[in-house]
Amino acid sequence: MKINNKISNLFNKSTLDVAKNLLGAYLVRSTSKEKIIGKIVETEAYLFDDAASHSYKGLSERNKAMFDNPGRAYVYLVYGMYECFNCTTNKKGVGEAVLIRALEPVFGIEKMKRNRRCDDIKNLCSGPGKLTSALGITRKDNFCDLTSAKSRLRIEIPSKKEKFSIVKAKRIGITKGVSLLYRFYIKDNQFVSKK
DNA sequence: TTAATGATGGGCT
DNA sequence: GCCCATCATTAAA
Repeated sequence: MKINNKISNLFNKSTLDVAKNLLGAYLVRSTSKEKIIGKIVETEAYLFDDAASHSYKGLSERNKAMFDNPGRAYVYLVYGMYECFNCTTNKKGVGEAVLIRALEPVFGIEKMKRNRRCDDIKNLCSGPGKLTSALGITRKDNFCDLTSAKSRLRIEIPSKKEKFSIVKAKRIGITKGVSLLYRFYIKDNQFVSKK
């Protein structure tokens, strides 16, 4: 797998474009001991003027990573038990991000199974709280630079481009902005959280 | 098969 | 005190 040297240009675009362009990219967790990789198959966009977005009411202690440079991690705790992983987008100060909702397990699958205490490969990363558990992503990864090859958590673009259709749909688990089609997933991929 | 529910804690009013 | 960008378990059908 080759790193695209234009990775830094992946995130400084409109958030809806980034949400689509992240499909097919690889999320890589690497430490000295282990490497875990998943292919991004489902995303959701959260915009600054979007009532469902954490940034809607402006900067706060929790959401300040959303206002940082594009290409950073924004990780938060939801429902008291699960971490959600986002990539920051657009420009510094705007306050937008893309939630990663599902991965297709690619590498380190045995480690994912232990982390999740689950044997069913289709259940390992098919949800935002599941994939962070599978990869060991926590709020300690907040602000992590996803564009650096040295980071413990990063995004990589495969050198050969994969062909797939993108489905546009309503977001899941929100009570505001429910009609917006800000969720994207790879058509017919069996690892998305929900059709 | 789908639907309802409990777990659990931080953010915000 | 209420509201969550969720998930596993249990119950119902």
